[in-house]
Amino acid sequence: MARAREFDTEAAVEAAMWAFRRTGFEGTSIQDLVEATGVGRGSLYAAFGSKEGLYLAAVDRYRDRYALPLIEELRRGLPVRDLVHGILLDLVDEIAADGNRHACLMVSAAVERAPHDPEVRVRIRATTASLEDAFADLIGAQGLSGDRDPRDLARFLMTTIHGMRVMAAINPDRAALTAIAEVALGCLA
Amino acid sequence: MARAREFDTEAAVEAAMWAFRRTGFEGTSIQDLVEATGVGRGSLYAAFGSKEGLYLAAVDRYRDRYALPLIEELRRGLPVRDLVHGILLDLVDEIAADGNRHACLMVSAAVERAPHDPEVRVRIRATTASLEDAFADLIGAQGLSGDRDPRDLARFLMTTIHGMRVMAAINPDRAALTAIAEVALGCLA
DNA sequence: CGAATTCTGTAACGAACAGTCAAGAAAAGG
DNA sequence: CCTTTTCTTGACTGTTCGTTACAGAATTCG
Repeated sequence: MARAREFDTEAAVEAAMWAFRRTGFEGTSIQDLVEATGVGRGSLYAAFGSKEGLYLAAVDRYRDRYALPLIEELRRGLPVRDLVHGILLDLVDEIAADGNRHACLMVSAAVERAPHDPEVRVRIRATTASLEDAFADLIGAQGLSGDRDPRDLARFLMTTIHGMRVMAAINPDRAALTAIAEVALGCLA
Repeated sequence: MARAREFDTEAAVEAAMWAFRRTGFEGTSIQDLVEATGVGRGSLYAAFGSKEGLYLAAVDRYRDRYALPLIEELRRGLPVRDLVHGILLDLVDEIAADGNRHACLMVSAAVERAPHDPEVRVRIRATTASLEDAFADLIGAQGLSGDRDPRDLARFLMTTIHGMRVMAAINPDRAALTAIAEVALGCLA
């Protein structure tokens, strides 16, 4: 009924996500976001309301595009050890491939924004909980938890994943990260 | 030969450390630091040169006051499992005690600043490496690594510690963190 | 008691900040 | 074609940013 939006909303959010991931919420200015997305200031505010609104959209996109597919893969019910092994090594590959020094948006948001922004907190908690659930269900279903609660093992895996992101930010060393993944995997029964 | 400094430098750096830890480097303004330290703008610049200078002093203080004592404790050569168990549970206590939602300055600096500031990077790397060394030496000396390289186990422990800080930022739940610590401890032979 | 030196407090700097707004451009319905 | 509605653009708001400059206070040495 009126003029159509000229920019691709998803592409803009994707670009914003990378910008936020690289320089954090406070470290990324509106001007940075205008340049990263190629969308004008006014349009950005019309579409997302505020800097926080765009940040939340970026966090949601991270969940939809990176966390949910992982959960889907876990729901396929393949052998846990192989699955986790693959997930951790893929993580190492991703980190080592582009010499990436930046933690993922999830870790960055958890550390920088979750303590200050309830909206971010609830999103990060929900995503982490979903991943935990998927891990726990899988471990429980395959009886691989030994005498431990599958949920504790799932939380441990989440801790390892987050910890590896931090380690990568300090030093993105493929060999070291691979070895860490192997040790963690050894904790699964 | 001249007027003496009125403020306590160490106390100022300590206060700045807490401020940076709470709101990050970009999220903490000079005005915030003036209020947190009780030191005037001019004096702060005279003493530390710049915001980055004060941040580096805070990172150094974190190393001296929190990382080095930990390393000293590891050098005492007590049984590894008890030592690590104690360290992880102390960590949980610290997190749970004040319902702390903020990751330590080390994790915060690693995620937010290390990718952008070489000075921060070299400091964080050095501190992490020292802690790794201490863990590795201890594990190696007590022959507790099984068929693994003690250094890999040490890196894994650092990953767990960093990961627990992130998990705490998402949800500072004592029971969950305790369980995570127990699982990680199980990886030590 | 000066002279020299270093600190403190405040005012000010230009730049960058997040956010707003009005005017024009584009599309759809009548 | 003309109205209506939405989107785009870019100038603009007041505020806050990190940093500097400077005057005055305090301390030590001669």
